[in-house]
Amino acid sequence: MKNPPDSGKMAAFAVSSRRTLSMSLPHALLTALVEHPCSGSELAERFDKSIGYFWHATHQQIYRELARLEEAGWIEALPAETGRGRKRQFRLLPSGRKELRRWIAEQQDPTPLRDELMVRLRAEAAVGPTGLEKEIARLQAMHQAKLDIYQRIERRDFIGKEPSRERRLQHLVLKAGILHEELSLAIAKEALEILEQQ
Amino acid sequence: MKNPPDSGKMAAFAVSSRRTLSMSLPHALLTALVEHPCSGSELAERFDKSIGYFWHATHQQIYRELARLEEAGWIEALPAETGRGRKRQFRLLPSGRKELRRWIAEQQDPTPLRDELMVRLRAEAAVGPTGLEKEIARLQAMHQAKLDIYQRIERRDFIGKEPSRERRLQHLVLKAGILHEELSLAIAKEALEILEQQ
DNA sequence: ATTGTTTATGCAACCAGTTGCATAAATGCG
DNA sequence: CGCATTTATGCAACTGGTTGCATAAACAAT
Repeated sequence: MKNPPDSGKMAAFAVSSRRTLSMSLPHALLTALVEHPCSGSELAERFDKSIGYFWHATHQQIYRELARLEEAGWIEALPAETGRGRKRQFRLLPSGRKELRRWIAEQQDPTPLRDELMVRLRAEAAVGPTGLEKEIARLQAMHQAKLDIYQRIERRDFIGKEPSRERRLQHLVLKAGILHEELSLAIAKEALEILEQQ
Repeated sequence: MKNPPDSGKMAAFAVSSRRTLSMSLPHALLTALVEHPCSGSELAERFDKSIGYFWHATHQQIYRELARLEEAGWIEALPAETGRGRKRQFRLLPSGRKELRRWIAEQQDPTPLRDELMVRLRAEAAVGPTGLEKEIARLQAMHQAKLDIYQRIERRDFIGKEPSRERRLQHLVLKAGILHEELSLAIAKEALEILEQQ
């Protein structure tokens, strides 16, 4: 060990220990807070709806990250309206909005895919058969359920509405979710055809 | 804190501290070792080719995991052929093969998606424009390059070959990779259309 | 042969994300 | 009222994955 651990790197952000390069969760939270102030639990809920199509987060991650965003001066807590178990609302500060704009066009390679089913299919090809069909049918049902939800949201929020730039972008993100689920369903269907034909 | 940390849980696997529930990397490695013995560096290479369409791993992860698999008695090191920097080959043991078969049909929910670009698009919708187009064009080129590689592999290994059960499953996994890249390209294309139309 | 590069292995430290649990306020019920 | 349940917040510990660096053997060039 020649250098002290992690030398360099955090000089610019000594206090908050913010990492320089992209990391989605904080920015996903900032995005959610653009529209209106929100508490941790409300954010957790919204994450299961809109941004959550493509970025999952548990309530633990959200609370921890909110604390960091507050420390960094990007959001602030509103005077505690005493709701369920002392609920704290947070609102986006101008510096947070600025940080979000900076981050958006930053360079960042796509996250490599992680699909366990594909690993299982290759393993099944090598040492099967093992009865993988039942599990695939279960996954198929889950994807179908998600697809149904997305399509209901699409009909409710996007079909027949005036297509502003903002709405078109939001719709695109939802369509990406829909197409992804449809792709998963198609793969599952073909996998079942191969496996059941023994 | 009522209990000592992590009580229970590892009773069944005291020595190896193996977790009970699914986790792809070890099984992806076992799958790769089914075909023939391999050293860490060879596995790292193969991961960038076949299984790697859907499960990425750095050489560090691979070496650490090989050590665990050896400790668990699922693989063994062959007598060190002294090649480049004392290369160690590993081969799958019968217990490893058994473990792999056990794991394949295990129940496991799909990994939630993580696509940073979708977060960026929603942020762009809220606080844009920010000049995201250039970055999307860069991603588009990366997806196209990957697609080209996959299609070359498809022509070389699958087109016009006799379709055994094993080959059909392997082909399906490759097709999933191809369709995924095509989907990413289509999304990027539509995003550019929206953004460039200001 | 010495020196620099490439291939192979690996340690140590770090960070993101997960899990299990704790606490506390509000609500609903008998 | 008292007691269980639900909603909201949060700590602590763990684990998978990443990063930076170290070491060592083989190879290449001069």
